[in-house]
Amino acid sequence: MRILVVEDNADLRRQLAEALSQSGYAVDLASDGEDGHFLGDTEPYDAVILDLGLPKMDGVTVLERWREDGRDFPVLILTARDRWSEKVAGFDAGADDYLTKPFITEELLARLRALLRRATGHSAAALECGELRVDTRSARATVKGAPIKLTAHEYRVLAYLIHHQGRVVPRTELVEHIYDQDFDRDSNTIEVFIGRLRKKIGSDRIQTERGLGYRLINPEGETV
Amino acid sequence: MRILVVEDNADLRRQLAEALSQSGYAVDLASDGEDGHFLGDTEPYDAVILDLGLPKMDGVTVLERWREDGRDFPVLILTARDRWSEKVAGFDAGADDYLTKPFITEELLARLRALLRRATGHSAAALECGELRVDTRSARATVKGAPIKLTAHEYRVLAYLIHHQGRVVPRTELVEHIYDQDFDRDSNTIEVFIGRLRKKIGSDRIQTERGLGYRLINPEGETV
DNA sequence: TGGTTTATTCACTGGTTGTTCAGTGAGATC
DNA sequence: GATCTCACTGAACAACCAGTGAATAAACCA
Repeated sequence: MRILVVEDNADLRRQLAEALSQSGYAVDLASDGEDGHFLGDTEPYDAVILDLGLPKMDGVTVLERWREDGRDFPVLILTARDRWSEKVAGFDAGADDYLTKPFITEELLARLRALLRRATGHSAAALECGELRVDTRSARATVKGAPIKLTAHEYRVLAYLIHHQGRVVPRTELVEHIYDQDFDRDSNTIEVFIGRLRKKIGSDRIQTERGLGYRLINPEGETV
Repeated sequence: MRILVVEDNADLRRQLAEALSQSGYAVDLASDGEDGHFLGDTEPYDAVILDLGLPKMDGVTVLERWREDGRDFPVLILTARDRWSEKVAGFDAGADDYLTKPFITEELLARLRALLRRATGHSAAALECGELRVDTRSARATVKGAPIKLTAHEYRVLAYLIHHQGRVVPRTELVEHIYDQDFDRDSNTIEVFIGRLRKKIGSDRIQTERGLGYRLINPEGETV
């Protein structure tokens, strides 16, 4: 975890650097707004601790510019002032947390942990199998980057298969996961969906294991 | 956005409920730890405001149990006590923010906005999707800079969608996050709102994924 | 209170999708 | 190689789902 500290007070800066590196973070330091802004724009930080009263460029301005540039690391604002309207302005400029000086180092570390924990909890859930890709967030599938149009049930079948790619998935298992409960056992809807899927994603991707079920494979290259 | 407030003081509870619903949130209330824990475990909240000193079950315990159960909504802890060691304990139990009473409502709302946008993976205060812009602070929306007039519920639908832009949002999810408890499930109000929103922001922005839900997209240029 | 805005319900339409069915093809078994 | 079973396919049908306008109910404001 790499942290940027932008703080003009030399004592406080040193104190923060020490506390943070003792806690196992990699720390970069900046002493004015311009330096801080430049570092934040060019280096990949996991979080930033930002003072508001800074030489050369104000903290809120620094923050706003970062957000405009699409920098999305969590920012903890640090300030001597306690007026709530300023806090509100800081938050709405894109800050994630706020701490007023003087503060206890333990609390700063605790807030930082909370920020980092929250920020890392976001991973796009895209499943891949060779050229085939299923994004479960947006419920979309692509083959070689080209989006393919799937109906709701087709998507569910494909999503389940790609979750269990390489494995033989019995038809009954497929049925159980796609329909809520009581579903007419002897019906061939699944076969129809498989057929339609094969037309859309390429017929060599879904193998039939006669008497067992279906398997999604990666035609060229080994599947996991 | 649906918020749970767990607070034993009736006055404060009422005050919070009012401030939150005026800001466009759906609000559920609990007055003790057990009730609060149960609600948080069963309903899909976007954030929770949690008092620490609660009857029947302590706030920290409630929070710990939620986290054990895998509930990951952001939690803002509220407490009369100001001792930092308790704050640290709260954070390490899984809190995302902390506010000591007495507090200014404005600050609470600002912190809540920061939590919500971070929880959905955004860093900037104003949420954008192409030419569409939603300012969660003032609860207003603009298209190409021109303000559009939205009713309270239209705004809620749009705000939820833009928080989750690019993703398919099932209608049931929309319902659960826009209304508080007890709402008639099988009604087509959501469809009506979607229809009205489309008229106001342009019909190509909200896609229907038949059988799955709705998705807010950026017509030109791809969203994540 | 009365009038206006907003939310919800209802009924109806058109289109999409899920399902069924029957015929055909391919594998397996002996 | 004959037979039986299982899987695939195309077409047809039925069910479902979403969109719409208008009517009613509820909430809000003056």
